[in-house]
Amino acid sequence: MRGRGRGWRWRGCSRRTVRFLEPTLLLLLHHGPAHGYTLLERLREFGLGGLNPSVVYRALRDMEGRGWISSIWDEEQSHGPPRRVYRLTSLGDEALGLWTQDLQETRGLIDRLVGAYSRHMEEGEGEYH
Amino acid sequence: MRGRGRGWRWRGCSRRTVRFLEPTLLLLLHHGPAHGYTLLERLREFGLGGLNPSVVYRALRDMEGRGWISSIWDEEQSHGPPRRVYRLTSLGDEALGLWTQDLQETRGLIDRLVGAYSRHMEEGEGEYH
DNA sequence: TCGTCTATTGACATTTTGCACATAGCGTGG
DNA sequence: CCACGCTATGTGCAAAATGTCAATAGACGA
Repeated sequence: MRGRGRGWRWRGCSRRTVRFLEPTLLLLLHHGPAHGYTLLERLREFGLGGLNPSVVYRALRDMEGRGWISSIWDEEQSHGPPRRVYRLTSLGDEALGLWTQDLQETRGLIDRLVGAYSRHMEEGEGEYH
Repeated sequence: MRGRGRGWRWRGCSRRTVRFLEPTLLLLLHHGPAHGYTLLERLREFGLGGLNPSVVYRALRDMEGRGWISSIWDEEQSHGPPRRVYRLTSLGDEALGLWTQDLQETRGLIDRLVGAYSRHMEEGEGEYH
């Protein structure tokens, strides 16, 4: 048991956050091409704020490795170092579709769990002591 | 990038499975005390079949370490080796409540994602190429 | 006694994640 | 010109989570 037993909320941000990182990035890019840093900020709209930048950049590179997105260096100079522009590929579009299905299945599972829980509560079940 | 780039569905069973393992176990125990092996089988009702037993037993031990559940060796002899009986503690009951809230938040996030996606599709957005 | 089924556990390899820090261009105040 | 701070991206490593394989062990039947 290596540190697994302590606390019920993990270090850093919640695990939920990382789990939804990739589909959310795909969704944001489905809207149109964007810079990594911009994506980083727009993640907050979906409650994925407070993520360490490296985590996001890593996810972007991984997704590029899978061919879901492509990137080029931006021609325009911002007031900073060169930036990458990420763009969804058709493969990524497909992946987003599959992710959406997967998310819906997940939602179904949650519904079953929460549903069973409230049923227990109503019926006064759950005699654990 | 150590094997991270290959395939979009991971090895073994889906990651979703493991993430819902603990709340589901708590829920099953909320119904009443049970043996590990029994829990293992009842997990299938919630779509968590095909899990390696070690994973489940490990989760049980971890949860016991957190004080969410307690276990004793069963007096009754089944036709097999001694079995443990797991029982929800009041702390575990509390944890289940918090887990439920967490799941509902997760559900909300999924709704936002899926909602945004279908809106994009309807409006013919998503020009990626 | 051998094989098989029920149960639980241990050890180890692999993968994922968090965090601290490295690099790098540009603007600004002194 | 130089130190500093801001915007952006990337690297490396330690720690944690997860997957897999195999060990143990009792009961039972052939």
